[in-house]
Amino acid sequence: MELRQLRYFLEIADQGTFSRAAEALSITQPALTAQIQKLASEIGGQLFHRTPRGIALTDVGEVVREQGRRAVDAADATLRIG
Amino acid sequence: MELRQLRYFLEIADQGTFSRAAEALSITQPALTAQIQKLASEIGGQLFHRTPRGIALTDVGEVVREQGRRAVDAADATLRIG
DNA sequence: TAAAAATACTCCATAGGTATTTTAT
DNA sequence: ATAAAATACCTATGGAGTATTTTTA
Repeated sequence: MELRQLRYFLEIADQGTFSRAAEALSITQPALTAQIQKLASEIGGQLFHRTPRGIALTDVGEVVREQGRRAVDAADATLRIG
Repeated sequence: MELRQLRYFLEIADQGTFSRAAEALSITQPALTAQIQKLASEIGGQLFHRTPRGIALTDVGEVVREQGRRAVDAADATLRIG
């Protein structure tokens, strides 16, 4: 697992669609899909389920959102040390 | 900044030398040096200084060790959700 | 049925390896 | 003097792009 994947995941959770998150992150939707598939595979559970107008978080996804936010915040705090 | 770099940094801090950390991480010493140089560059300060038998943490390095540990622990907790 | 995600590739940036030089006491 | 880190260069893995197909209510 890498911070990039957690940052991407959190953006999708915020935006509600992969397409909008990809735009906000300045990457393409397939590149974003690939990273999230790796993340879901490492965690060992689906993070989203598809809806006709985007995605919704699974129960696992909701917990990953909370805990992943802690990891990203701690990393950002580390960056601010220097 | 990526978790890989924080994990590498923490291993060096534990082992006391790049060489031993590289062995523990199953990568080469130059590959490890390269990642730590990127991390130090992003944080904007030196993390170690050289000694005749390895390295020692700078003051910045000590703080990065504490805060970086929090980020890695939070990431590991995220992995355990699934 | 239409907007959004998933696939199937291709490319290139960068993580990692090998060989060697430099450093610090 | 010597063990360990830094540098220089090369290789290869995987992150990201383009084009297209599939999915879901």
